[in-house]
Amino acid sequence: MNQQVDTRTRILDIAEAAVLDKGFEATSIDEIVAGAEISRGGFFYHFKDKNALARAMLERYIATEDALYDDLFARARELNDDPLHCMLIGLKLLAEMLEEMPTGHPGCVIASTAYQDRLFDEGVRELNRQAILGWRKRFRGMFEEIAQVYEPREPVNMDALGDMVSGVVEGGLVLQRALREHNNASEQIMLFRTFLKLLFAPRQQPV
Amino acid sequence: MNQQVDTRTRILDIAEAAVLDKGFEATSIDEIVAGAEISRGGFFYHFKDKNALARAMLERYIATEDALYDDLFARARELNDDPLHCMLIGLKLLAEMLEEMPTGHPGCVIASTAYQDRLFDEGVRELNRQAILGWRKRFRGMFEEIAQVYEPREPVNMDALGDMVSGVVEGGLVLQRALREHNNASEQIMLFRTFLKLLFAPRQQPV
DNA sequence: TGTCAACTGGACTCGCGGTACAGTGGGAAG
DNA sequence: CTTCCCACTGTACCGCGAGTCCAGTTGACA
Repeated sequence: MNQQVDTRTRILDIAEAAVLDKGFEATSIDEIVAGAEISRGGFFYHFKDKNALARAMLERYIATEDALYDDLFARARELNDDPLHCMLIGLKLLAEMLEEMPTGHPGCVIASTAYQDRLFDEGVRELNRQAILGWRKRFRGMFEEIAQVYEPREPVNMDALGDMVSGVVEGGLVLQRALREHNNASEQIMLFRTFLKLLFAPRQQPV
Repeated sequence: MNQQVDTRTRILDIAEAAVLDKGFEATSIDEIVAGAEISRGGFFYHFKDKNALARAMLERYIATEDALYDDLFARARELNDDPLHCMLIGLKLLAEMLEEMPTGHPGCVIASTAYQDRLFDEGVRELNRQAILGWRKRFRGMFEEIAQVYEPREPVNMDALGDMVSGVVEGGLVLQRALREHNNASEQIMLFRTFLKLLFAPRQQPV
C-alpha cells in the first residue's frame, strides 16, 4: 500500500517536471516510465490512460496553488491588517515568488490544457474550469472587502477584477514562455498592483 | 501557378479554422487533406511537414493581427486626436471586436504554440517571439506619446505596460477557453482601459 | 498456506506524421 | 505538334507513441 502511494507519487513527480518543461503532449509515457523506473504495465496499472494522469496532475497542481495563495495572503495579513494593503503585499510576494521559480508555475498547466482541450476529456476540462472559478471567488471576496473600506474610483465588475488576477498571471506566463524572458509574469503582476493602488486610492482624504 | 496559390491558401484556411477550434495537435493532416479535397501527397508538396504549415499559419495570423491593430487605432485616431483618448477608443473597439468573434482570435495561436513549444521548431518559436516584441514596441510607443501629455500618476515600466496589452488579451482568451464563457477577454480589456484612465488621469487641472 | 495488491514483460493494434516515388493532366514554350 | 514542367494523385511503406491484453512474479499479511 505504501509502495503503491510511493510509485504513484513518483510517476506524478516525474510527469510534472516533464510537462512543466516541455508540455503535456511532448511528454511520452515511455519517458515517464523510464524516469520512474517502472514498466509500461506498471504505469497503466496506476493510470488507465494519459487523461487519468492529466486529471491527477491537475488536482495536485490546483491544491498546491490554493495552498500557496492561502499561505501568501495569510503572511500578508500578518504584516498588515488593512484589506487593501494585505492585497498589495500579497501580490508583491506572489511576484517575488514567480521570479524565483523560472518556468515551473502551475498556472502553465491551466493555459496549456485550455489550448489543447480536445485532447483532454470532460473531467480535465471541468477541473480546469472549477479552479479558475475558485480563484475568481477568492479574489472577488478580497476585492469586495477592500471596496467596503476604499470606494473604487471607477466602477468595476468585481467578477472580472477577480478573474484579472488569474488572467494577468496566465498572460504573463504566456509572454514569458514565448519571449524566453523570465520576469514578465512578475512585472505584469506589479502593474496590476499599480492598477489596484490607483483604483482604491483614498479620495483626497489627507492623513 | 494561380491554382497553386489557391490550393495553398485553401489548405491554410481549413487548417486555420480547425486549429482555432481544436488546437494544433488535435488537427490531423488527414483531416486537412479531406477538407481541402486534395491527396496527402498534395499536402506535402506545399508544406514539407507540419512545422512548415505552422510557420505559414503564424505568418498569416501575425500579419492579420497587425493589420487589425493598424486599422483599429487609425479609426480611433480619426475620432479623437488626443493620444490617450485614441488609445481608450481603440481598446473599446478591440473589446467589441473580441466579443463578436467568439473563439477565433489569432491570439490563441500565440499562446497555444508557446505552451507546446517543444513540438515546434526554432522558426516557429522565433516568429512567435518577434510578434510579441512587435506589439510591445507598438504599444510602448503609444504609451510614451500619452505620457508626454499626461504624466503617469505612478511610475511604470513602459515595456511592461506595452506587454500588458498582449498579456491581458492572451490571459483573457485563456480564461475564456477554460471557462467556456465568451466575454472574458473583452472584459479584461475594459479593465485594462480603466487602469489606463486612472494611470494617465490629469493632475487636478480643472478644464 | 493461500490470497491479494503491485507490479513485470512481451506481443499486438491503431492512428498519425512523414518518406519515396512512379505516374498523370494540362498549360506554356519551342 | 512536341516537349517540358508544374501541380498534383495514389500507393506502399516506416517509426513512434498510445493503449490493450494477459500470463506470470513477488512480497506482505491473514
